[in-house]
Amino acid sequence: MTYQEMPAVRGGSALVALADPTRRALLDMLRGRPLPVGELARQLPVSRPAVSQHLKALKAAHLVHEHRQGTRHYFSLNPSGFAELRRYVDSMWENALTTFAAYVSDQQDIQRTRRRDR
Amino acid sequence: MTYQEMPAVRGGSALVALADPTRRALLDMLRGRPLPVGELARQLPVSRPAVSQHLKALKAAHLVHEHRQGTRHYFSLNPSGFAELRRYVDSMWENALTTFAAYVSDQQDIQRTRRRDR
DNA sequence: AGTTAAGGTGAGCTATGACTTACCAAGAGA
DNA sequence: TCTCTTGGTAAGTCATAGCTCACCTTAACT
Repeated sequence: MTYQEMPAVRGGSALVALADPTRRALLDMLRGRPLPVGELARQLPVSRPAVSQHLKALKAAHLVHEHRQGTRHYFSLNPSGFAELRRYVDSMWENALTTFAAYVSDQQDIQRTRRRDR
Repeated sequence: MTYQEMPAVRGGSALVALADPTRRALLDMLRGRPLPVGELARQLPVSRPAVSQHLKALKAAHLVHEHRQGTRHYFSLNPSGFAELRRYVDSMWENALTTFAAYVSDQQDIQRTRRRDR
């Protein structure tokens, strides 16, 4: 890697985390309320350890938050990871819009020139 | 996979695409203006075919847009992929905020109860 | 037509990431 | 204290994503 990653998304760990469908499913289950590991695992086609490992990744990416209550480990959505992602996606989106607009007006210039030359 | 992926992000291909650091670097290079494949490859530590393959993935995810001019293939940011991502991230972020708020007020209830019982 | 520039595709290699099984730790309750 | 529940960790397996090299196509220029 000779290029240093742009400011982008602090290491991109959130994006890496979101690339996995099982992890996205976990996040979707947590939309409503905090849920313990076992309950999450029960609704997924993978083993509990797998879920545990996924939650670890999501936590490292600041996408979920853990609070324990006895032996139960509850996980809930963590706004901070999503807030950061929002900033990244928004800025890319804005850049996309402006370069797209520039492209469109360039095309219009080309069309005009062609009509004139015909 | 017994669980069907939630509405989420139409197959999640954009998220998968964004998980790779080289692809994120490509997108960052395209923030300013459309660029041809060779120019992109020259600034990256990977071969031109690798860049070609990455661009293919980005295009499939509607994150870039291709327009050819002679033998040159120009790539530019495509707003549509980012717009879709924005919707997904925004909705997750909102859910995160509300469940977080609920969690905080629950904790306050618990604190109050403890104080009362002491 | 021959040649050069630009870029996509296919085959094969390798590293890594998602899974499983087996095991260990720690609260809760008898 | 014994045991049942809940969950994290380690080790090993397997599939796949990202890379390179070699090759083919197409447009531009002589």
